[in-house]
Amino acid sequence: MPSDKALDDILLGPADRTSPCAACDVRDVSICAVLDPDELKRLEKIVTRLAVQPRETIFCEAAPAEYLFNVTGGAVKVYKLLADGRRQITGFFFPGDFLGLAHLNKYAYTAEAIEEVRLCRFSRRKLEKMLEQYPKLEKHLLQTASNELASAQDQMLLLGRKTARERIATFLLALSERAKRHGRSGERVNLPMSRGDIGDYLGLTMETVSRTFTRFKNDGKVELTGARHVTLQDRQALCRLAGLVEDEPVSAVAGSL
Amino acid sequence: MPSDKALDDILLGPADRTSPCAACDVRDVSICAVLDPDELKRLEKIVTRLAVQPRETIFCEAAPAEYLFNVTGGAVKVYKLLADGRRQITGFFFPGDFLGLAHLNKYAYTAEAIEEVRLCRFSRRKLEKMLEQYPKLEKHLLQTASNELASAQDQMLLLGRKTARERIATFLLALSERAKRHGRSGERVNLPMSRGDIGDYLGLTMETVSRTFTRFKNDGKVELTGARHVTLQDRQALCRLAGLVEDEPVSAVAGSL
DNA sequence: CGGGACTTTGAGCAAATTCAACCATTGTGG
DNA sequence: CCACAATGGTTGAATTTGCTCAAAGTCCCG
Repeated sequence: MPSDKALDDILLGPADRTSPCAACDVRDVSICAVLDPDELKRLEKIVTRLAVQPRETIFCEAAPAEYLFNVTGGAVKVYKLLADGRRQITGFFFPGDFLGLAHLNKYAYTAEAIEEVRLCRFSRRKLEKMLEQYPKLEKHLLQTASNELASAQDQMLLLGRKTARERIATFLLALSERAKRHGRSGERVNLPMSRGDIGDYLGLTMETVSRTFTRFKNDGKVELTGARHVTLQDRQALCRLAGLVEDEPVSAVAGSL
Repeated sequence: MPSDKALDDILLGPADRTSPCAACDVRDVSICAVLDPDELKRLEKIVTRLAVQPRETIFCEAAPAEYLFNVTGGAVKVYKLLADGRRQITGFFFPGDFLGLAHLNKYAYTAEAIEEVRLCRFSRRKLEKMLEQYPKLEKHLLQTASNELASAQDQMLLLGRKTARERIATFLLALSERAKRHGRSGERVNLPMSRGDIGDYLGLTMETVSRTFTRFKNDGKVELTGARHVTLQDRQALCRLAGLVEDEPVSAVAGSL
């Protein structure tokens, strides 16, 4: 959803302009999907739309978790750090994803914009009040948490037991699945994040990521058209490597990836 | 809570016997803690108590998630497998832990008893009905999921970025914290699981686990009294290795570990 | 164009794995 | 009650995968 007032005037009729959420382009994949128009209006009252520039942090690990976010544009990485700077990216968040699930009122990780990011921001306190009146919302939150948990467990299997090639294959297929779910091709996959980010997500170094990409290219499994763009050429081989019987699962719904 | 009727007669007065949950020794750390006596009575009506022998599976990954469980005795390991048998244990569950969170109505992992395990089993269908009437319960379920998520993210950092020694140190401290929370010493730590299980949990081989234990012993960090029992001797050194500033966190509440 | 950030490639290295043998503990049957 | 088989744990040597350090190459963008 563009937060730009002028843009709203161009894109929306006057009726819709009173309800920007109703016209949000990620509405049907986001948490708002479960709300009816009346409820949506209440939600709008407590929402702030904002933009974050690349490399800016959205919130920091261990800070009081005052806000929750809905990503409406751009890509976000979330990570945890060790004292000496080693970093583990625990997820990437894209439009439609819900961000900011906390533990004991502290953020469990730092969130940082990769590209220019657009967000809907909710006060946790106010949202919690709404939760009491709309159990649907609470149920959906539980759903979101359970999705995130499922992908976290897949990721543990990847980090603990898969080889570098298996990790990269799994990663590319997950991105491809996500692109498909959002109506994009599924063969052409965009990589908004750097090689270093991919490494920190998969528990590898950027060098290993790079080498594995070139190896896949030489094997005819993928085509690399610029560093931030991959075309899957032998999906079946990638599935076999990733440990998927056939195409489907990877991480069925959003959450992280 | 013993499910044995005769044992109940011995241990409990007639008033308590009508409400075994009220006398459950993990009641105050488990999901039941949020229920008042009346609600507890309703819960009891839909609960089945059962015992599972070591190495028996409680449920299987990808099977329809018909039941939820509360562990009341013994230790459970939950894991995911790759086609060639590589295994990642995603968590250990102990008395008081809630087991069986599912994704898309399928279990996300296989659960297997390590020792003899005692469980309270709920039908998911019936519990969901109760959920609608007791929002407290739903809130607590969300809490449980969020705890599990937080430890899953800690585990990703461990699996992706920590060395073998750091992993083992983190593991021992987490077990120690749990023992403390349950009123046990915190220095003497019990290891109901095998070296292989520890390896599959930490993304290592059993040989590396074993070598690291002996190295810790030689360094005076721990004492090994029998394979399934460790005494922490230099907690500060272990904390430093684990990447903890001081003693506390690791994984603040249950969920897994 | 030129400069900076990111990516790729190469060579040597190291942590953890693999494979194999040995040891300890436990429980069972002779 | 002891011998011995079975299971799980430890130790060693060789190997390997992925890492580190270093240099060269690319791609944006102003």
